[in-house]
Amino acid sequence: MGIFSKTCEYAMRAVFFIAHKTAGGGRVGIKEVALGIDSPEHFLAKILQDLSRRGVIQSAKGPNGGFYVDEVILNMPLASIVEAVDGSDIFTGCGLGLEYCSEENPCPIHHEFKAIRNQIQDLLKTTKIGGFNKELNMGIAVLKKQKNLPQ
Amino acid sequence: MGIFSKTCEYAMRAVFFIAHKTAGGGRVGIKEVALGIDSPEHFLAKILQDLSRRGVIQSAKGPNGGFYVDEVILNMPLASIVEAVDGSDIFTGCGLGLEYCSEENPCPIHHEFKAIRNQIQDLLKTTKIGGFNKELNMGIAVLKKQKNLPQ
DNA sequence: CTAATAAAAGATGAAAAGCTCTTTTATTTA
DNA sequence: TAAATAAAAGAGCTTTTCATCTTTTATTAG
Repeated sequence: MGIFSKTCEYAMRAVFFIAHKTAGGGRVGIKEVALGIDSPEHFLAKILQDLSRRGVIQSAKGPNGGFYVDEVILNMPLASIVEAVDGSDIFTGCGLGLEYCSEENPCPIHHEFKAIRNQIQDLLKTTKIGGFNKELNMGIAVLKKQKNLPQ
Repeated sequence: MGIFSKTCEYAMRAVFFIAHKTAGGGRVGIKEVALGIDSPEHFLAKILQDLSRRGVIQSAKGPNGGFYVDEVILNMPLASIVEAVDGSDIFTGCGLGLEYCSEENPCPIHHEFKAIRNQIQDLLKTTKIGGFNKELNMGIAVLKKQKNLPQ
């Protein structure tokens, strides 16, 4: 796996997709999201239910229902998604997995690793969920596994 | 989990420990390594067997046997351990898990994420396996989960 | 108020990661 | 050459992650 869990990767791509589709109003259904980010529908449904419970996206049942975001969510940082799915270990954890690694009690790569952690934190906290809508509209950013998949 | 798999965290700590103990000659047994880095012995044995097969550490059977490293290994980069255990995804993978993410076909966080990946790569390629022996000897760096565990 | 819609919830299953225990093989030294 | 030592290999178990399918609940439009 990469830096984030697969579940978290799906979550980020889905939230970007939902933000992109519903920033101007409306809702988008799970089928369309799954198709739009090229992910397994039922698995993604579970992830989105969880994100909805945690307030990272919004949802409505019934006809015309679906997932959507409001202005508040558009301005939330990417970190909200990552924390909801993977927890905050990525912001605070030791590179060698030592629970008690700290400034006073550092692991060998503590200081170098802290710099990396901080950079990740910076990316996740300063980037807003709604920050990619322009690129996505213009088609110069992509959310699917492969380029030029149908739909 | 963190940036690296748990297996990889054990591997790095174990190799640091072995490097520290055997840089001046001699071998160190699996029991001592497991105790020294506070890890499950039998599981660590599997990891070290694999690292040995891949040339990241050396081993000898029988009395006075154990794991050890030579000068060549002491000068190998941390990246050798990470690649042997987790593969090279961490150096090249997309932040959102997209297989075809690239400069021409970027995911939304492609450029920011590339900077992070490069910093990780820089840490892992410029840091040498034997680079922590002084700190470890002086006791100002630590490899155990908790401070002040016996042995 | 009923039928259709769409998310929520529940139950279950497959695969990978993490971990343990036992047996075998190689080496050494006495 | 026999006994002791220590890694290597094999088999199997547990937990977590990833994934699917089915049923239920809420909402809305007609």
